[in-house]
Amino acid sequence: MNEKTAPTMADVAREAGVALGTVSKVVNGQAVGKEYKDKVEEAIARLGYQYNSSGRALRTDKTNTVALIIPNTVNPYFGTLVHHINMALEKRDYKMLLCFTEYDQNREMEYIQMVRQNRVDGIIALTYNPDLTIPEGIPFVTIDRFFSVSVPCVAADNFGGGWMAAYKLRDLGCKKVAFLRIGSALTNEPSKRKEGFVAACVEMGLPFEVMALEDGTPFSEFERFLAEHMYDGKFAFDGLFAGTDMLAWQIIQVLKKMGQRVPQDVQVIGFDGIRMFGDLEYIVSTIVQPVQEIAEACVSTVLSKHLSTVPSLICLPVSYAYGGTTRE
Amino acid sequence: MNEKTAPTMADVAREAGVALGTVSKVVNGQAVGKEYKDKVEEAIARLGYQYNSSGRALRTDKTNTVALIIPNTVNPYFGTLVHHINMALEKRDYKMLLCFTEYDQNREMEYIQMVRQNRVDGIIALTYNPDLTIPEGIPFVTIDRFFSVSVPCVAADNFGGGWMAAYKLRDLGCKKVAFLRIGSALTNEPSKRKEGFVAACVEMGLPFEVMALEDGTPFSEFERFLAEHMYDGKFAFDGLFAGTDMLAWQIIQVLKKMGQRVPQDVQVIGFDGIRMFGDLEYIVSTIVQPVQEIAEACVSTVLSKHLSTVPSLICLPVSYAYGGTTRE
DNA sequence: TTGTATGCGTTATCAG
DNA sequence: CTGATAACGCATACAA
Repeated sequence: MNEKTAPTMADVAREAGVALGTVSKVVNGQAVGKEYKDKVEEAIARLGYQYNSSGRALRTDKTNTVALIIPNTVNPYFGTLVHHINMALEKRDYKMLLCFTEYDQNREMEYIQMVRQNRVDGIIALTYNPDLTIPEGIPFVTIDRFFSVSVPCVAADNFGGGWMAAYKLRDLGCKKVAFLRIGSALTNEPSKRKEGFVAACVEMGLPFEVMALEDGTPFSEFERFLAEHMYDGKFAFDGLFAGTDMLAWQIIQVLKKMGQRVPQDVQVIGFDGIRMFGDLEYIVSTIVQPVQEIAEACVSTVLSKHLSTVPSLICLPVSYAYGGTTRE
Repeated sequence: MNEKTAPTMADVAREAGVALGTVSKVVNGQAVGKEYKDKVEEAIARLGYQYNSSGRALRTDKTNTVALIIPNTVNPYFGTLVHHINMALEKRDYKMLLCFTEYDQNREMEYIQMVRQNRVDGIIALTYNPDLTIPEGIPFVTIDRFFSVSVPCVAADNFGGGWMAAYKLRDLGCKKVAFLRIGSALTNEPSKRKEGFVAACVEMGLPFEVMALEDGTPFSEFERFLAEHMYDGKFAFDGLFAGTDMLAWQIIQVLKKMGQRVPQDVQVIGFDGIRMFGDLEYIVSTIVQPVQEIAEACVSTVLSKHLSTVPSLICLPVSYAYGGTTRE
């Protein structure tokens, strides 16, 4: 009869000689007479039955899907984040609906449509769009970006990380340091990296400078900044803290071109904890984000039954890792 | 009445004062009287209606979803692949169901269940599992892995890439070269990299050796191989071709530890085309895979109406890119 | 052309 | 504890 269409509960019921409702109960693990249960399970095995998630979703108004809105998966930090979030979701029998913004606000708008069409049970977003409209009635969690007290934000301890970087550089012998950053102007969580760094420098009485560029500023501005701080072939700083590992990496390329040795002449610490190929050495000395914990926190928060009782900021501890661009 | 539940077509129909079927037609872009169409679109806007994809899927038996089975998204090559595949799917209004195998065969089995539950319209798989059971009746496309003539395989021109690497090394002055590889024993597409390399070496009369390790062999085997080919501080090869960029990178670390300078003493070419942070410099000189074209080919193939008329092997051209580990 | 009615696969209610 | 039946939101065949 049904050659190409997958078997349904009705097929199973017929095959097992029981009622449709009984099959449903067995599938959903509800109490059912042992004899019936056996018959049903046998029929399921015989037919190779798999429940239809569309039917279930339609009926229960629950898709077991969470949308993840993130710039891309090309940047290795995002790649690992996506990976751990998907694993955390899968553990709970949830699926992930991946939405790449590519830093494009129009794309973000389209996605909130798509997300509503798919009736996702929750949204996890890592976005820099200052005026993203959050769809009502869907549990929403952000990463590294504070919206309001009603929207939980999961983030690494950025302030503590900046602090840690400053102390680390001092402990490693640096006498004059600088913080370099490129990023959106709005005060999001990552901007606390600077604040922590500055606070620690002030506390230690360590001379420092700050070079913060707006998003979109060409990288050559950094080159100019670095070049301007060269005096007779000697660089004004012996320690740098970059807002991200990527920036640290780029800065180091410039420093080398300028004849500076890393870490002998100038030590550099980044932020994120990127490893080569995801699991080899750290590409630079860095403050590493607890990606797996962040992923786990996002998922458990967005799926928590009572989102209102959840803290509005979940701050996870960071750690320092040696990556060849500091002494040690 | 309906406070928290999303508006349905019936709501729109009532609001617009038309019949349910008319709304459906408007939503699906079918011909409808202009007057009606306007009324419906107005009502849709007023209510903020978005179609329910579960309902549609249930009715049409089409989920507009394609499963992507891939080891992870932590390795940057996989990360870019996932990215481009999702973009190619999105362009066609398809969603992606991401399945990370983590190189675990049990996980793969679970996924084929999940994939059937979700009634995906197609599957794209990058897997090394030799006896993966392909679910019947679902369009299936593999990447870099030949199953049978009935399963289309999309791959870079691995043979040509190996060939190209050999010629490149010769042109750059190498006198004795070697191919290094670690990977699954089964003859998949990537193993053609060796064949192309060997064929070119033979053709050119260029002395060469091959060091191919089975999956799971500890990396230290390579170190041993390299160490064994050191004669009085001089390395036996002046050119190496590694099966992947990752292996090339690891090999280079070892070479440096052994006091060899790259590229002055020994030049190294990898395979894949990994860039730092996805879009900066290539991390090694490499044969780059056309990732975007591969993604596009996978998607258009898996969604093609007549899968039977599709070629069973789609081979995409590679190119050479300088990445600092060769002269030039 | 527009409206109506049916069924997709599932869960839940309710009567046996 | 089981079995029949309605309803979820949508697309479509068919009737008007």
